[in-house]
Amino acid sequence: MKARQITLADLAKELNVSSATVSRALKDHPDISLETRQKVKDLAQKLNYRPNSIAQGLRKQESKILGVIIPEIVHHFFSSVISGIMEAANAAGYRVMICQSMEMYSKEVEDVEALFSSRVDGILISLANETANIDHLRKMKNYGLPIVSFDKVCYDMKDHSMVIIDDFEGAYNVIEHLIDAGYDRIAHLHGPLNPITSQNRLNAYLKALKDHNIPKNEDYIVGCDKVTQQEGYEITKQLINMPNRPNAVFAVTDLVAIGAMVAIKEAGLRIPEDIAVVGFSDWAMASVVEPALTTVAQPGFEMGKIATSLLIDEIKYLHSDSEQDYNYQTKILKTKLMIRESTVKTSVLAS
Amino acid sequence: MKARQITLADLAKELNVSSATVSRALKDHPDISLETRQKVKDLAQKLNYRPNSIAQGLRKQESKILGVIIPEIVHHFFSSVISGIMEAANAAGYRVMICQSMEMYSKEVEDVEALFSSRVDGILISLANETANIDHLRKMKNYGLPIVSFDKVCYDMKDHSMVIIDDFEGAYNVIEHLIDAGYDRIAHLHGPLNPITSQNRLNAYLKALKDHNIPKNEDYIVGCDKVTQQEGYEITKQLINMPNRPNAVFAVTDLVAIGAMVAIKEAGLRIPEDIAVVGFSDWAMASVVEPALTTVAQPGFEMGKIATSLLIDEIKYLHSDSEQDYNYQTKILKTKLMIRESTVKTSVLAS
DNA sequence: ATGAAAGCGCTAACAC
DNA sequence: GTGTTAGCGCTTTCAT
Repeated sequence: MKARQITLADLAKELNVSSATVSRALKDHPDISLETRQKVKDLAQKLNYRPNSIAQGLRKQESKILGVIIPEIVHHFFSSVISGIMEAANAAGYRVMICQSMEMYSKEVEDVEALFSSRVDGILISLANETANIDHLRKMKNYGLPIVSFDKVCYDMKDHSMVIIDDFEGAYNVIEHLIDAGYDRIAHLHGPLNPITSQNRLNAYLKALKDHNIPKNEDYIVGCDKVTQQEGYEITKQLINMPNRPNAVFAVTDLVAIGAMVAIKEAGLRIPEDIAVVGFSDWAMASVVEPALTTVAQPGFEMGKIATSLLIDEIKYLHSDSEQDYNYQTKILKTKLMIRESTVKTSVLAS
Repeated sequence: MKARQITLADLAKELNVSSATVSRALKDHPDISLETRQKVKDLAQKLNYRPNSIAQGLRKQESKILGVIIPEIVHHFFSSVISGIMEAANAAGYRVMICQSMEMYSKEVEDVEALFSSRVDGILISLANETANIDHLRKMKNYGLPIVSFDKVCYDMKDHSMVIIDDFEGAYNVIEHLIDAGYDRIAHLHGPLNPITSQNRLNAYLKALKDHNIPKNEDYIVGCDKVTQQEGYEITKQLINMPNRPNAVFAVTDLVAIGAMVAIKEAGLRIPEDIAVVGFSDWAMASVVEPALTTVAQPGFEMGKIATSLLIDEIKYLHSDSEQDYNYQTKILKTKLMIRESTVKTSVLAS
């Protein structure tokens, strides 16, 4: 009972013209008479003709599909990035094929291969935490497949564009904000140092202290392996029991910060009067906890849009057999310090 | 400097066999001698051959791509669903192409057309709130494209499978839980009634009250149009000022519930001693607010997996020219009541 | 056990 | 202004 899909040939037969004519008419090719163009378009409309983009892809050697690989889609930041990617891609006539690496190197390799098999026109990737070796991506580049990385980027891949967030500046601003607010014993709960993001936040922390002549206290610097709320809770509990306990805690991410808040409140201390708390990421929950959490907002949506436009630029360049070398770019996006109650002693917030 | 993609013909030439032989060898076709098979596979491996799935798609008339349309990807529930979809799809050898309708009917129509143009093998869709008419989907079904809807489903589309959440039961359990806990003046902040989900929650609320002989109080039933935290806050503020104010608030979603909590605390009332609060959805923030919010968890990941396997079943059926009619199914998934501090007066929670 | 050839739907170079 | 033809990379029927 179901209709077969309509092809150019169907339209051609019906109108007694060649399928070449139909193809050109639908594209408003000036060679075709206005009358024919109209007849073709009318029939196409009537029969609900939709070009088979698989056939177009095979013929034109471009699929108009962008491949995306992210560590984990159920994540506010990454889903925002994807949203930005889709907006930019659709606006430029591309569709998006998404893969989750689940932070696993092996899955990432599989995904890259699958996307290549699907002959996507380019790949947008944020590396899995596990990924140390990027030969799988180099191989794709050798086959002429453009790659743009974002967030967890491929630092050691030459000849590719990337988009990152200025974690250093974001973290530096946090520490300056705390110092300005009068906090001088600032602890930092940092993340695993292989994703360079955590490393940058830690470096900024150290630099900001130094710039303000605050001596660093090794006891105040604690690593989180799992980056969970529970870990933030436990570490903070220990920090509180130190003889010279910190009066501020800067956590590598909001979830850890929330764990810290629980520990502080449980100990009968006040936030921010006794101890201030700052997170990183600005998840939805940050504005909802009590007190509302000061944190660093990362422009995920913008990151997705920018990465996509870099990729599409590169694709256009590849199709343009231009003589000059392509100008790969690295874009660094600014974060935004979201000052909320967890670091501001008076209850009056600037609006 | 970049390598051209390797084709079957390349392998064939190199080995002095036909591309038909290569194609069969790679698929372990028994006709081909073991020796040839091995030679072919070795070379394919060596040259890093990857089948061009666009060409395969054109030839076999199936793309091995599933299209997904959701209202909004930056959303815990929907991103969980997508995660489930990807897992099930990849396990069955399918890739996933995702579109966001942004809750707009016009975008949804565009997306459906684009997915059809991409010749996806099937569509998974959760309707936009705006969507009242589903002719765009019926058209696709007429072209033989299978469609499975989930969450915001197409109730009035015959001959299609769908996966929904038992909102009625989920909400009913909430009210029973509140009544058991001794609350008898229960307010309900419901959502817009066109997505049937809100309607079901409201109906369950009314039914549960009736079943427990609690008279309904129209003043306790208030609609949220925007379903925001702000709206929850404002409505609750008014509820609190009523002469006979409610002692429990059941909000249509966690965000609204959190708005309610803010209003209650601001009024100097205690949660749950003076007023209990319940949400719906179990977003990450629900367990992080204070007190932790009792809410209803929806199995998003599972929903994605189930919808996908229904779709793949249907695709298989279509390819199997079976005689009997396809058995369309409607799956109803159970929710889970997450009892937390916002409804339990003693601080001792069952673990 | 392998090859030749047709064709999926579309586009573009070339012909008239 | 329109038609003819070849071919993108692959699968598959039919030959041998």
